[in-house]
Amino acid sequence: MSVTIRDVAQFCGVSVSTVSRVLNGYTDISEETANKVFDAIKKLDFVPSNTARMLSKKKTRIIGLTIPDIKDPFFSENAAGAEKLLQENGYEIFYGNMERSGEKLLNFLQQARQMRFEGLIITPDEWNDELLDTIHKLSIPVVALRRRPPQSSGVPYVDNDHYKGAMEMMTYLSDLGHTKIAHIVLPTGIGEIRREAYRDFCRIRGIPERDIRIETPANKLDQAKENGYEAMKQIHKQYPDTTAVFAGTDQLAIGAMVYLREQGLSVPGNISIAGVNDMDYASLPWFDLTTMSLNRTEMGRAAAQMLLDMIEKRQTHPENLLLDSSIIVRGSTIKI
Amino acid sequence: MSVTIRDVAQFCGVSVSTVSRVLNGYTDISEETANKVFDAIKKLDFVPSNTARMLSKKKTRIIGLTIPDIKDPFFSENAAGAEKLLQENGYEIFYGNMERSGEKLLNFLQQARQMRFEGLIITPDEWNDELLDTIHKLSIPVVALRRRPPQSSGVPYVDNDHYKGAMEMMTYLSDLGHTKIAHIVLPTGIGEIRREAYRDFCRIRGIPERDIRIETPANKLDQAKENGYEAMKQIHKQYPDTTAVFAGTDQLAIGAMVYLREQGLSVPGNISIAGVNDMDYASLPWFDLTTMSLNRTEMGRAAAQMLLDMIEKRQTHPENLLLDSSIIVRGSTIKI
DNA sequence: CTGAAAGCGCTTACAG
DNA sequence: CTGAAAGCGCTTACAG
Repeated sequence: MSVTIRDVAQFCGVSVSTVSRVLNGYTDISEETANKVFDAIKKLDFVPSNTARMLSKKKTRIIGLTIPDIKDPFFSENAAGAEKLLQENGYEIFYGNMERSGEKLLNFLQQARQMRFEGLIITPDEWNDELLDTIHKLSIPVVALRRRPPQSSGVPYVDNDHYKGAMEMMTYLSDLGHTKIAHIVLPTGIGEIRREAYRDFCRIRGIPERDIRIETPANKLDQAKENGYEAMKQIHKQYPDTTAVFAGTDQLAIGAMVYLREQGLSVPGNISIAGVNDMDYASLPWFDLTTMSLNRTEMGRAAAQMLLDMIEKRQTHPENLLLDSSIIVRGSTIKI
Repeated sequence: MSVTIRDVAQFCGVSVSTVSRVLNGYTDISEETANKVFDAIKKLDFVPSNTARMLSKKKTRIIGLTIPDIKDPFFSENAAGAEKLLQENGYEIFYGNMERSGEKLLNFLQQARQMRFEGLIITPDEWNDELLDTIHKLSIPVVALRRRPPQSSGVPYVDNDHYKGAMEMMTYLSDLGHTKIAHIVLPTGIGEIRREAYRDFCRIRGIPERDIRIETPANKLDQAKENGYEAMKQIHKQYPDTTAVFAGTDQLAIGAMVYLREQGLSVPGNISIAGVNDMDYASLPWFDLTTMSLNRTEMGRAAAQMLLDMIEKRQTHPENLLLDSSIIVRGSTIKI
């Protein structure tokens, strides 16, 4: 069907090895031969088969990158950061859409073996034994991104320092003079870390703890909106003197705002609200939401760098990385 | 390094061909042998190399799918629809992030050749000769998704029927009693189609044409917001008696709302606004935006189906497909 | 500077 | 029901 290296060789009367050498940029080749070969490649419109090359080189230069949920608005930034660095280093990325399913992840890992990926960046929602087992069997470098595997697993990770970030946000609110600060918990592992920071902060400062957790997993805006709404309602009922709310995400914050709007309460007039994520709509004048930026592109890049170190420098146990976030102050929070 | 089919064969004392046969589910194999082989596979933890298999089969079962912009919130739905159908049919998807760059697309097509993809679903922002040329050289089935290639190219496409959709929206607004309807043009090919429908509608009904086009390409909310804002300002200045605005997208509609809010004008009290896309935030009570749903998952699926027909049924010239959209009526539009 | 040969890990007619 | 052999399209020591 398509043109092979043998066709090129025959066309210019040299051996297949010679063509292969010019293809791979070897320098010990007479200019004349090289030019003949290049011409032939052009004329025959020859494109070498990666499949064949992979097989003989026993290298695929493919990295698998897991997408937790293809609708996740953050994965894109992570991916962009990772992709850039990886491509600069000659690797291609094979994306796998997990749709929040552990089974799909297992399938992807299986695929990674079949396709002989050389490394993996994954973002699993849960770390069970089967997953960890499969990862070990893979025997290729794996880095966790935005998730923290159990210490014992030996899988290194890159994540934001959610604890520190939450502490900073609480400090910011507290510095504004707020002492009755409620917290809407994001019902995920990350959310739990933020809640811990929240609680620690309250204890240290001796201010009351008012954290509300609504159970539904809430990734999409409409679900999170409901959760934020319900949480805000509870806060309003149970702790009517609350002056500030630290919501686990912008989505939850917006949900809370929906409730307050319904009640005729103003933000920040009656209550200050802060979120996390810096969603694109957070800056709209209706919300003007104080929030945190998570530097996701940088995270993706850092994960890719870690993986490259593991692959190329054979560094088997790189240190986990926790990146800083930064507060973005807008109008939804004011001094009390 | 890793265990090969030869190891498995030796382990159970049969030939490589036999192992290969059980691997491929041939039935003319004694149960005993088959079981021996399966056991060995388990014990040795053997996973066949896809690379080798691809090479000998001369089939990769890989479909390339282009992501126009990894931050594009729609691609995800398209992709989800395509991925599902393709995987059901035994194909894997290789995603390529184009970042709105024509050069990257060309690179991806090159990669597609090297990797011997068997089909391609692409969403290019522009159809130039170089692109079309490259596509033809590829000599594998290609389907355009959400973009319409020139007739002469012979590349079939799947898209929404933007013309019809815009007509329906205009009809809806008109049926509400509006006769002074402005249009904010989305500055892309799709936007031009909507504008055409808008103009045709105005002419047919004999109502004035008031379309405003702001040049900046506006994919992200913050850019589109600016554009919508500016366009609304112009509309307000030039056509102060306008009672309804049909914005080319929800993002533009929100931008328009920002302007109106600034001017102390109410939606829909002073002016009705409709968008297109049904973004997740369109339903928030601050906007409560009437809009159109574009059935993107279905589109992705349809594109995949078309591609499968081309690959497997050797149908070289499938008919282009235009899918319907549906209006979602909310509170931002009212009778006049 | 170049070629012949073996090999990468599979699949698949071809025999038996 | 099973094996030996050739082939997929490259790469890479090994000679010369």
